[in-house]
Amino acid sequence: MKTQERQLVYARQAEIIKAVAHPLRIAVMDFLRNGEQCVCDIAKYVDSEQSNVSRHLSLMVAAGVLESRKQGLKVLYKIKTPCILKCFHCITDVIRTQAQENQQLLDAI
Amino acid sequence: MKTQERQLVYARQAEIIKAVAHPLRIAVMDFLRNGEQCVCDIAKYVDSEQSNVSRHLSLMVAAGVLESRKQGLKVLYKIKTPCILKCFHCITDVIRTQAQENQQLLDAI
DNA sequence: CAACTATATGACTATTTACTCATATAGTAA
DNA sequence: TTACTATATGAGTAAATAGTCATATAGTTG
Repeated sequence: MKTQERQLVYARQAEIIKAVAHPLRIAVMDFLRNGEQCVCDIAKYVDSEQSNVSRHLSLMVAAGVLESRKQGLKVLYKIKTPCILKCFHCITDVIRTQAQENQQLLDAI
Repeated sequence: MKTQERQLVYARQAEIIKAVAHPLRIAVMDFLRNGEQCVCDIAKYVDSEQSNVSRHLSLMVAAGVLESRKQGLKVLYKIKTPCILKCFHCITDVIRTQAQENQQLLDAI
């Protein structure tokens, strides 16, 4: 792969990663793990203002991470490409590994 | 898991994800995939100013994604928890899936 | 020692992000 | 029709982020 091509890939990867690089948006991903939900229920789960949640959701749709459909008054959001969920397993692995290192350090004192 | 515990996890996950949610930092991770490198070589690879690269590297160390050691004049950086690299496979999967959908759309026109 | 190299950081600016409040819009129901 | 519900969005603010340039610091080499 050439330098320019690589940079294109890095940019697109960053777009997607940025779309989930926020506690509230991670909470959304976690909540949508089991299927689509409306904004009001998402807002309850993440415990934030409806307008704020709506903006975060729009951002995630723009990045291609979520998709939405209208059903009556409600708008239902769901994860567009569920393989992204594996990413969170990896991150959890990182946290677990680091926690274990910390534990070893603690034990050593 | 309780609400409060969940939010702690989301916050820590976000810290780590944010640390790689930037094209330059993704380039760094890609470059360090095969082992530790000094700042000057990283800067060449990512094609950015030394001072800027240094700041990005510090940020990644602070988030626990990289670690560094000094060797003579140079400071060598490496990936602290290589399991984070799997995350990029997942993201690439997402991009590939989305590209295939686009292709199907194109073909249908 | 002086000159040099590699890295980090202070100070600054520009941009982006997150959030809030108020309001607009679209659909529902009486 | 009016009242209501769910969502999106304009306008504004505060804070965080990314970048630059100049300079400080630490180690190396002659």
